[in-house]
Amino acid sequence: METVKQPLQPAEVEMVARMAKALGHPTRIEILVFLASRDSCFFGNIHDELPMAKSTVSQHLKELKDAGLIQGEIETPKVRYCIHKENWEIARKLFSNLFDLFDWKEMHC
Amino acid sequence: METVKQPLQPAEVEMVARMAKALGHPTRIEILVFLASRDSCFFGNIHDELPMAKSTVSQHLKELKDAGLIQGEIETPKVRYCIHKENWEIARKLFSNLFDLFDWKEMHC
DNA sequence: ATTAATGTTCGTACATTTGCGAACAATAAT
DNA sequence: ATTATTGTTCGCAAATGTACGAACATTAAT
Repeated sequence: METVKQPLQPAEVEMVARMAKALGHPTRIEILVFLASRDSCFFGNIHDELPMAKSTVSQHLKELKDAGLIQGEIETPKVRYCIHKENWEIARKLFSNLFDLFDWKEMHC
Repeated sequence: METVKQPLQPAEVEMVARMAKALGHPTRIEILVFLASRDSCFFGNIHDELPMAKSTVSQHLKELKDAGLIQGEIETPKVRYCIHKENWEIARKLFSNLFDLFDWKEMHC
């Protein structure tokens, strides 16, 4: 079976850019690394790890959530944050396709 | 041989965020897709594809270049742009590590 | 010396992002 | 009812990003 290089479709371009933008801040990468390192991740745990105001942490979490990369659920009075597994896999594939774009390309500079 | 999950090092966190940020705009993704689709990519070719002023295109190219993802070389009077293969592979690995972070993780929400 | 071709840089305007503390909301405990 | 706990939202300020046209730089051609 042949592998055909698929260019990213317009909707995929938008989505990968959207997700990349959400990943485009060190604090948000830190949050993801931290989420991956723990079983239980309440907001407070995340906030404790980061040298910034809770309102700022909350905003970064909101950006990750709006991009679909994480999810949060209320466990009154706390909020538990987790990776959004399904969208994370979608993101993995989108970025994989992106990085494969140049695999069979000869260079001219 | 065992595979040990390596958390991203601080310098890697910065770098992946830096690169993600550069990828975080649809136009810049379009530029990369276009670069991948052609053998020869002069500035003019890229500009012709995009519905925006050349100064804007030039800025987007500068962002990609500053992030190390592409390179440009002058072929007077034109400028040829290409992927930066070496850094592109570095980026691929950084993002791959990022997306692998949650591979062995059970969900709690 | 002028003119043409190709891009970059500059100056400006507007929008978005980042960060903070204060105020607020929701629930639980007293 | 009050108070305590946990996060979110609001309002603000500063910084950064996006886009444009004009001006500029470089080289080639006339």
